[in-house]
Amino acid sequence: MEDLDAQILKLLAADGRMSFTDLGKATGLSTSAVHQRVKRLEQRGVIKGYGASIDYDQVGKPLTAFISIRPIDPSQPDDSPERLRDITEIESCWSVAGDESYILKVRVATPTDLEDLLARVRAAANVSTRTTIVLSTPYEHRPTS
Amino acid sequence: MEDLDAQILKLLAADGRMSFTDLGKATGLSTSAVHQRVKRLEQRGVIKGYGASIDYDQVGKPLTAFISIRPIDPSQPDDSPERLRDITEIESCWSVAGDESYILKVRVATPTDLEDLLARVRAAANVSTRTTIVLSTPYEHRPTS
DNA sequence: TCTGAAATGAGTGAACA
DNA sequence: TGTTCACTCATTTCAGA
Repeated sequence: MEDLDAQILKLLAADGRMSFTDLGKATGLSTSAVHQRVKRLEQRGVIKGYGASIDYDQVGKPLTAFISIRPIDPSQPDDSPERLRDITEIESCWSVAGDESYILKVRVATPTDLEDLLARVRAAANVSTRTTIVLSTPYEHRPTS
Repeated sequence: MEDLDAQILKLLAADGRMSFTDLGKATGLSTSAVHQRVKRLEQRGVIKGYGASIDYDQVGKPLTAFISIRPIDPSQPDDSPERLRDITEIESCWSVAGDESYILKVRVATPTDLEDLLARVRAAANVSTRTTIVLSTPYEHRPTS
């Protein structure tokens, strides 16, 4: 990882739609040079993708929660992420060390929807759940230098 | 929230660099029409921004963790998010219901860096911490339909 | 790996339905 | 809100250093 690539990554993490022209101005490179570097970073998978961050309060999904799950039968192989992949309310899934095996981040419209979602998670992965409701999000997705 | 706006948001959440031309083809609108809608969604704050998602394993920050914090002195007003804002290793901060008051998502290079970070978090916000290490990330940042 | 030039394609704004 | 058109600017490729 070079210094120039690190600069480009930070700029793109902060503004994923920044143009190659502007990236060039910010880094002192020509448009073509940044273009080549960005394409290479994409091919190597250093840049995994681009996204828009949405205000879910404004689109009818104001309720965010973390669901920690733990297998009911620890003797079985744990393929929870695959079993849960089709549940579209799950935005992220992290495998973690500690009392629980995975943490899910989910987004729903209402408490009733959350109750329904929990039932589907338990049934699909044969797990017990512990849910933490998000009250507000002071900040999120900050570029970690 | 209209159907067309919802489509656009989903497409942009999945690919934040998709061109207005392609968005138009996908939604059946003209380039200008999507352009107008996207600008309006940005102005209203429905689209909060755009970002690149980085593979931090490849840029020397392979260690991700969740830190749950709780005030040591509950009689004091809790402005932890402001006190912690300048710690750049913190990628996200959620206010939550439950035993703890906030959950932080952090990214560092090594366990020693995590130890150091925990000390800084405790000192800056006068909190106790509970840390959960992320072992792997099966998926993350999925567009929640 | 970079630059600069040239071609293609996208972003942007105005006039209008 | 939508479309089309005309203009500007960005993206992409390539030759050369």
